Amino acid sequence: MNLPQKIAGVNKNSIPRLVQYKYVLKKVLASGSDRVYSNELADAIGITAAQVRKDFSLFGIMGNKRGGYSVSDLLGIIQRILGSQPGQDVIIAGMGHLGIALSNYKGFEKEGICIRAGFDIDPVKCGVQGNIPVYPFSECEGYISNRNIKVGILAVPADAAQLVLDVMVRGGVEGVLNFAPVHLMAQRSCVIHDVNLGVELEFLLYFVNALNNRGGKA
Amino acid sequence: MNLPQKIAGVNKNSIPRLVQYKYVLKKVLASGSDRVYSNELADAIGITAAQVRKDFSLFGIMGNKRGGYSVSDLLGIIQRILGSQPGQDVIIAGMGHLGIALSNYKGFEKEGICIRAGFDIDPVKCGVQGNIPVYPFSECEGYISNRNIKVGILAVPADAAQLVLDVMVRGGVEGVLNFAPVHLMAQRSCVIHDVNLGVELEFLLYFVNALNNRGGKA
DNA sequence: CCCTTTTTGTGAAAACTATCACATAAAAAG
DNA sequence: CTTTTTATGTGATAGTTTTCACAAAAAGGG
Repeated sequence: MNLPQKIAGVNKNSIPRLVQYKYVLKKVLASGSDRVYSNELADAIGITAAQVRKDFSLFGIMGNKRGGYSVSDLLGIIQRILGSQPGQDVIIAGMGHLGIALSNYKGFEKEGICIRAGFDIDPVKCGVQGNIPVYPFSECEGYISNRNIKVGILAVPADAAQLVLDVMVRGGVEGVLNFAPVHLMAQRSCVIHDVNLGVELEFLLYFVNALNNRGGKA
Repeated sequence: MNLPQKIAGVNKNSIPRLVQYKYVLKKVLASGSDRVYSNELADAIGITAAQVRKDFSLFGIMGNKRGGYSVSDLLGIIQRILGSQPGQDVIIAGMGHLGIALSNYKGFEKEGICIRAGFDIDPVKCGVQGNIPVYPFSECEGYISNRNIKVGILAVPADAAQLVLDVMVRGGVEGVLNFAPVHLMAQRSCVIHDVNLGVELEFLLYFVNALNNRGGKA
């Protein structure tokens, strides 16, 4: 399974925006204010105010006419929609630089996400890398099933990715964030979300080249 | 400027797909075959054959009825559309683990992309990290203008990102791949493409939680 | 209490994207 | 040479997402 196409009529593009609203709301709350307007949220993430309100409308979120939104209320609602709960455990397969970078990422714990462990076939990488314990990959499946881990991150080379996915899925993982530049197939039901950094860079290059060499025409 | 909305009627979603077709075509070519069908490309990246043909139709790419496409021809055309040329120089600001991971990324040089140098304020990170020379950040602007660098990668903490972007833009950069989880504003014309790894993980978590706790209903 | 200002909430319209379905061409088979 | 098979190319259709525009509610001033 790749991403499910449809969760009960929800605009899929609005989900990443909700996550971004959440980030902004936390900043605003930390700054002491408990009031926010759609245009402030819009500016903070680079979209229009109408889009913000439409997103909220879609999820039945209501503010006060002329009074904007209560930051703390809004935050609570959005977190409930996103299913953000403390203690969402995640593991990483592949403790190269990308794996380590993800394990160090400061933002996760604030969101209740906890990177529990890493796994690698290379014994040199095992032990402790930065913040998390790293175990031999052979222990991955057992770790997942024993601790009931639901989400894994795939930061292994492309040629190992399918194999590692299979192990994770056998362990019982239900979702995978895949950084390997290959299309994967899960044996059992497992949501796979691909992030291909090469594609992201080449996507950018296309626009830079297009605006340059072709004056925005082709 | 954020991403330009429109480059002459092109479906923006088709661009990352073109990049993926390119990757697949290179693999096919390496495997010795010079013929490929829309359904093969589709399967390789997890979409439908109709989508592949529609993308091609959009860019005026034509194959042979019943004969599929010549892999080498197709590759040439797609590379021309994407503006892939040898010698596209890129620099990285911020040589933490993410920066190093990107500088090590094997895929880039095959696509004619060359990560030339890294920059960091931390003297400890300067010198040589993996494959590339790393210079003090103070030299960043000069390096960009002297070598006519057009694209930069931002792998610095959120609170430094806007400052670093300003320096890059002053140097003459025209496109930036931004990994910092903040919305940036370029002083002058510069395409910014954001990749927020936290958002990507939380996006996945939403679907896992939604399918689990709410049985795909909410 | 009424008028003005401001900001929300949302149908309707517009824009964009993906899917369908089938005519068309080419190859292969008989 | 005719028929059958197979895969492309694309107009039409369906679906999704964003933008528009404006009524309605709340707040404040006089």
